[in-house]
Amino acid sequence: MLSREEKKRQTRKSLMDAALGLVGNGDNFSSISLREVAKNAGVVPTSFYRHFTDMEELGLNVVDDLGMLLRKLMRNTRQSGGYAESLTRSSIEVYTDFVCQHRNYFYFMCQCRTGGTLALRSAIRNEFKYFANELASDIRALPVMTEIDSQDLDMVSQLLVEFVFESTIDLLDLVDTSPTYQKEFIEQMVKKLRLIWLGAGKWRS
Amino acid sequence: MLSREEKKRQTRKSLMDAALGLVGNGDNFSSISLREVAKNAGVVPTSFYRHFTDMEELGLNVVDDLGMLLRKLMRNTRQSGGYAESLTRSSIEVYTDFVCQHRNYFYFMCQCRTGGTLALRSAIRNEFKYFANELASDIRALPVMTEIDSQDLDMVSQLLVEFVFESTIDLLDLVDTSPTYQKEFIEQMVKKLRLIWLGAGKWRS
DNA sequence: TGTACATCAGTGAACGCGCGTTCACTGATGTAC
DNA sequence: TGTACATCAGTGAACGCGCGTTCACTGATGTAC
Repeated sequence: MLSREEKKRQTRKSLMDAALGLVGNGDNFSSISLREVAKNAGVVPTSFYRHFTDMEELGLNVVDDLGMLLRKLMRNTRQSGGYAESLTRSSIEVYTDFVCQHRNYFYFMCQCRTGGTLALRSAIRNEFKYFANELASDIRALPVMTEIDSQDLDMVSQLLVEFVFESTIDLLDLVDTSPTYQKEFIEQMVKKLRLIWLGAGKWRS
Repeated sequence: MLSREEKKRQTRKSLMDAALGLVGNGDNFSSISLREVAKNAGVVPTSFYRHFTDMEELGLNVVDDLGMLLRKLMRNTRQSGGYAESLTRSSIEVYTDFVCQHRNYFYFMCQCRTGGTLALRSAIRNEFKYFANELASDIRALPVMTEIDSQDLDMVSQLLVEFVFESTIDLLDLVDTSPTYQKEFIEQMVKKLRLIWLGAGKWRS
């Protein structure tokens, strides 16, 4: 027998998964109804309020969960070593695999980054900031980055994070509509990242 | 007395403006109702159907209109001359000014790029493609770009366009919430673009 | 260990409301002769 | 130029539906003694 607390945790997860499922199905998060989410989670609409005050709060929790998970994943990848060249490729491969395996999450993130409430947009911006900070501290030690000051290192990290995220929606649409071009698209991403690295290597603060 | 055709054109514009106004007010395009749009345009809901079959079609028309306008603006700016260095700065200044003066349009574009229907996302992707192509043909002649082949020139142009667009939502939110930091943010954009240019200058195909 | 009570996740009925879409209409503008 | 008719942008009533939120409730789990 599950404890009351454990059962609650499960229902909460069902609600979040139901919302993400609807997003993955083509709905926009901002036009999903609480009732539909509850229905897909196998629970009565009023139950929703035992877990979240409204859909925005649910969304903020999704951002938190995914942000945590993703930061851990990317840190591990980067810290498994390698130089800029191979680091770029392995990071992108790990990232794109993760995106494809969590399509619903990333459709949600892409939507909310630009189309969520102000609170949601801010939450995602914050995740980006954490993300870029961790990236900056991981690449600081690389040989290419010795000529660059701390502020400009942050700038480079931000640029890398922004670029990767901007590409995510196109990646997702490609995966849905033409998997054949997906590999090619990823190669283009790697190329663009290399160009940024090249610029960073030549940058003098 | 206005002709029937002219009056229809005006109502059509009212409907598009009403939708954009709601987006600029914080609503998400995908959750705006046809009735609300009609009301704000000063017209009865059923009139909407004289102009568009649904909200998606209205959206596609907004994308077209803005795309056309913006491409013309940026081409003119680039063709008014200058080298890479000053071109970057003037382009960004013209772009950010334009964004600030058409906030509603750009909130709409940012939202739909990631959160519109598949048709809307594709339409915006196409605008990006046109935009990047025009940029490529404008920068081809620059001295920094002599060592780069046509395919990689396209790649650089795409990267520039993607980066600028990705920054737009942050710019808009800054304008709304803290205009003081706006100038600083734009400086950061210029810096990041310069870094990309630097990378492009060193790139060997 | 057994009992009596408290907690609280989930229920189900009910509410008023705005939604998209249909339909037959009106009356000003446009056209043919 | 004047008349008779066609067009068609905009109207207004009506429809059934799903929405968010309220409320009093149930009954299994948890706790105190």
